[in-house]
Amino acid sequence: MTDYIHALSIDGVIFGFHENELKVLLLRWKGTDEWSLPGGFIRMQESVDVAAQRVVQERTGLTQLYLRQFHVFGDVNRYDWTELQRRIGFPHGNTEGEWWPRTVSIGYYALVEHSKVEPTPDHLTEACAWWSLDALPNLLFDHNQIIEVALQALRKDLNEQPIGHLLPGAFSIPELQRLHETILGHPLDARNFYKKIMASDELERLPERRRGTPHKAPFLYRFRTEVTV
Amino acid sequence: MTDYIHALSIDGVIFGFHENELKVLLLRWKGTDEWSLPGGFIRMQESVDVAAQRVVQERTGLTQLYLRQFHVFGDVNRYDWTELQRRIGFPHGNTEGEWWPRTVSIGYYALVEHSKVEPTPDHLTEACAWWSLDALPNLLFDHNQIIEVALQALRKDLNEQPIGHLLPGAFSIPELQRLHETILGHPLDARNFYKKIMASDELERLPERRRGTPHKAPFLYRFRTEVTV
DNA sequence: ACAAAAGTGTTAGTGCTACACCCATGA
DNA sequence: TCATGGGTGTAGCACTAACACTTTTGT
Repeated sequence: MTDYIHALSIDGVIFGFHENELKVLLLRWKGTDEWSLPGGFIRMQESVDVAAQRVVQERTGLTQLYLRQFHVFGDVNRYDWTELQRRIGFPHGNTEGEWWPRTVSIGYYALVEHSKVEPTPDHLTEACAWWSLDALPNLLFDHNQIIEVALQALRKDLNEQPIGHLLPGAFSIPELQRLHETILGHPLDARNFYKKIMASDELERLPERRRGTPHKAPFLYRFRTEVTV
Repeated sequence: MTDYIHALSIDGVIFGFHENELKVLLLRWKGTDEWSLPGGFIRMQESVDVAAQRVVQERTGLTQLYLRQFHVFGDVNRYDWTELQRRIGFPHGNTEGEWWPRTVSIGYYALVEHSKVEPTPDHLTEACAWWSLDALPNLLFDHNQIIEVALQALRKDLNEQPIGHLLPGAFSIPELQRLHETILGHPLDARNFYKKIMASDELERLPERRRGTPHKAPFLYRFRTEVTV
């Protein structure tokens, strides 16, 4: 721990999209039923952005990431230490070097392709799983609030550009529409959505259509622009 | 220094508006001609937002502040240590406790009323003064870049709501327009500006007009909403 | 044939842009 | 009276929102 920056951590809100639901990747702490966001500390010789990539990479197995710094959570009393100790037994400011009396956290959100993720717990946790945003448990620390702020940031970004990083490389327009509807939390008009997406000139139609649905086969598209870090 | 969070600092971009120019408040380091942004560290029992308020308060004397966290600067090599040592003689990672081998900085910008500021240097500096954004010197650290990012964030925020915190309590519409033009960096149409501002319903016209100008006396306005922290 | 989803155009409204003239005031 | 800036309306354009029918496909 001595080669990490003390009192400063990363919290990663990893968004996925599956079965028309927006999900986040959570960790269950060893020997408990308590869940939290993935997170980590920053190495002394590591940029904060790189640390965030590492955190998300280690939990998902993914290397190419769409990752955005969205807020710093710096209140003195971000959460109740007594409650935390009761829930996961972590003493306040213990000397093991893993824990600190007060931590400032930099929030990053990642958009990942749900099916490509291999959820992997870290050394403090024993399960890593997707949770629907609509049915989150009461998380450790202030992580419910962090997710809320991340979602607001994601919605704001969505208004500036269509976002497809949560979908597989090839997707239909209605699938993209359902993703946007789920993020924004309200339905969109299919014709208007189609026009707006096409006007953005970010998509290109692929030669094949999606087969195997019991209905009309939709065209498939992909984003012209590639994944950013 | 031991009761401060190590390796994490605040950098404050304090914007003012004077003589139709956007200014930032800078500090000159003792015994040098080198300038930097005001900044500071976070106390162990102090929220990050409060630390940012303190930093800005100490340099300006103002208590009611419009303050926005806009970005975290977390690269390992944010600036050249050799150059820094040459310019202000600060050794890399000295033991005085004032300096650290690597610092992550949280950027805040403040909008203040130029005339109310009493520029005050801190214990490392011997001058505190306004500099026009158009004629900044080569600043210490990565502070030129931080100002650039702050300006971008300010411009973005300006598109969401009219901002008047840089002006005195009572101002004319043309004065507000010149402020917006200066921030955005391009001229605005007076009629369109007037309509948009009025449509926002944020301003109320005061009973008096501005007197003493050699021309038509403009109406004075103020914002309905009050200063936020 | 039927059920379900895909694909697509038109119209109205709203907000942004461009543009010009008269008014008030101090010098 | 003149020079300077203040104050204001209208018309086109672009983007957004509302709305329904035909096509395709598997069952």
